[in-house]
Amino acid sequence: MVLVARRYYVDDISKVQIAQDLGLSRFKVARLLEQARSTGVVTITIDADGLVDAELSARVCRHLGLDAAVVVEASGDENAVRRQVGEAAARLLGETLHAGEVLGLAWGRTLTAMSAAMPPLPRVDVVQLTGAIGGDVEESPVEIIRRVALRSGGSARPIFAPLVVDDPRTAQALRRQPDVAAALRMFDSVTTAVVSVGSWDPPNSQLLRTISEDERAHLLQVGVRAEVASLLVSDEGELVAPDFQDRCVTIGFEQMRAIPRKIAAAGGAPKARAVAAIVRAGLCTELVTDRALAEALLQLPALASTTAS
Amino acid sequence: MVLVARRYYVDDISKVQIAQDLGLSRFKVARLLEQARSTGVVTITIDADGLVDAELSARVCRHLGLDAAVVVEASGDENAVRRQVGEAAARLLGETLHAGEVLGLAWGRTLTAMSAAMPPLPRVDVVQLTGAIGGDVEESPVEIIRRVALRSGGSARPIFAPLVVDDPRTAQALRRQPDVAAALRMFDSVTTAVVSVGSWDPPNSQLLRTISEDERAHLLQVGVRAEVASLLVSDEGELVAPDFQDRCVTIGFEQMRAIPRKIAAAGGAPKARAVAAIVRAGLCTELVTDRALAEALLQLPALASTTAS
DNA sequence: CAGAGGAGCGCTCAAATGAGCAGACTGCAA
DNA sequence: TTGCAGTCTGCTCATTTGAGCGCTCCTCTG
Repeated sequence: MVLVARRYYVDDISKVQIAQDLGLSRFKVARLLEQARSTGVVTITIDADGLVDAELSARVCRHLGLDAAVVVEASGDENAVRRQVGEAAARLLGETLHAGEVLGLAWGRTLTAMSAAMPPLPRVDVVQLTGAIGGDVEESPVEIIRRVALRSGGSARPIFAPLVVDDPRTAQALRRQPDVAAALRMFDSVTTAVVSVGSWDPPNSQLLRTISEDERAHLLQVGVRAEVASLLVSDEGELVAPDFQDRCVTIGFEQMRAIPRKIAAAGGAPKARAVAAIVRAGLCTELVTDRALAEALLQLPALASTTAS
Repeated sequence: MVLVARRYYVDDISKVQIAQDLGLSRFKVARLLEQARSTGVVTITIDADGLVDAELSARVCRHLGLDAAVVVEASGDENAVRRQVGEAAARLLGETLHAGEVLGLAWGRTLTAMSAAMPPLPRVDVVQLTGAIGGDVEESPVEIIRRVALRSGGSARPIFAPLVVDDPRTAQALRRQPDVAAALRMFDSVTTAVVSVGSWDPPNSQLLRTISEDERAHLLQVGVRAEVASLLVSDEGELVAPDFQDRCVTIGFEQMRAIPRKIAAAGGAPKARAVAAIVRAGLCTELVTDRALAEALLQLPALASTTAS
């Protein structure tokens, strides 16, 4: 039975042929195969993960008024979803990036996944869009930059400074550091940025871990819905809490808006409002996401006239 | 593509039908399915584990001159093999045991696996063939007895005494304990025994852990190859180190030989010589094993004239 | 702009396959 | 032994499927 199953399903030999080879009737072979499937000896699994749903992608793209959208299937826990979305973003970069571009990268677990799955890229320079955060070296923004630059063969411009500091003066001093300043100067020439999206309500942002309970409550009250490269944005798509920005080593709001191509990578339905907010804010022109988030987005009011395009 | 794959492989709908339903040509459907298989969206796995190889079983049976043999496929690590062999032994008992029999059980990780997979049995009484051993309660002989008796609805006769003690007197005293003595008296009426096989060379026996380095070396020198229910047997199939038996609370050699049906459950090629030894010793009339051990056994000289039967 | 090259599509025809059926065999009881 | 029920086997016939071919459309290049 196993032999027959192997020949039929693995070697793709016809039942007639197998029957001849083994001296059985083709009916016997057919029945053995039926039995093999019904007893679980042969299992057929359909795994859609990582596949792009072109139709859904197009709908999300229209709904949010984006330049492009990629919606992939992803099942499993948060980590599995992040990995799928990250891989899709990596593929997207590999297919669309041109040599000579300047690639700006933020940070986040989705982008870590992306950097891990990055295919060889055309020669581009890579610059870190924010200061560093988080304890784990493997997940730091610097590591993301490093890995992507490795794949592209271009230069890597990391920022060895914390993302958030306690007071504006320290931040300003950091920005004047030669290495940091060099990175900041590159921001105006960034042609493509990839960012992940932090949601503040519901709370799902790595940034939240570095902020005190009091400040968090305050910021929420001011209307922070989403965060991209530590830029805090309200539902209306406006930058809120500019004083918080002053304490960050990061790209500026208008500077970010000016980047021609801004790819957001995010998965999971809870981030829907956050994604809508950053699109409205003009901080995202393309989206890489999973089915769950895509469908949640379609439930929200459209951000562009659906008649367009 | 996923939709098509699901309909075809899961719902067993013909390509023609799918094509009609979705408004595609049947060729398009066929190509989508090809693509689905080549891209890994559809995976077909063949898992032979647990299946009986009747032909190999018959050969082993003849080769060793047994009454019966069951050879199952088993892949994976030692634990997976033990589980498969244990399940096969459990199935065998379920199919062949008659109501009113007395079932004697030894101990071992394979038998623990067997007890865990035991199907409902005809009403039989279960008796422990050896004293208890090992620290883990879940793996103790008493637990094996308990679970099997639970499945059969008959009585369980455990032996609450250590398998090996330091001197013959203690062993003798233990054997006189009323509860222990009651179990020992049942040995003569055991109709079916199930044992696992310990190998001493190569060393692979749980019993070895309870024995001092010195004693182990001594016993190996005397020619111990295998162990069944703490009966030590040489390659020639003879009981060795009878003084060791005196220190054990266990069934006797001749008593064991007298049991009409003795099923050994063991897996893994390294135990081949041990199994051959206990068959030669007349301590095993049926064998449940995996392909690896079966094939290793066939490499050894035959124990019965192959012309017989 | 013309033409080469390649990918995708659907057709024909022959081969492969499944459904249903009738005969053969086995086990069991009378 | 006979008869019965259940299972297994291989048949016929209609349907499904795959191989190979030519067509069309698209893209790239000179």
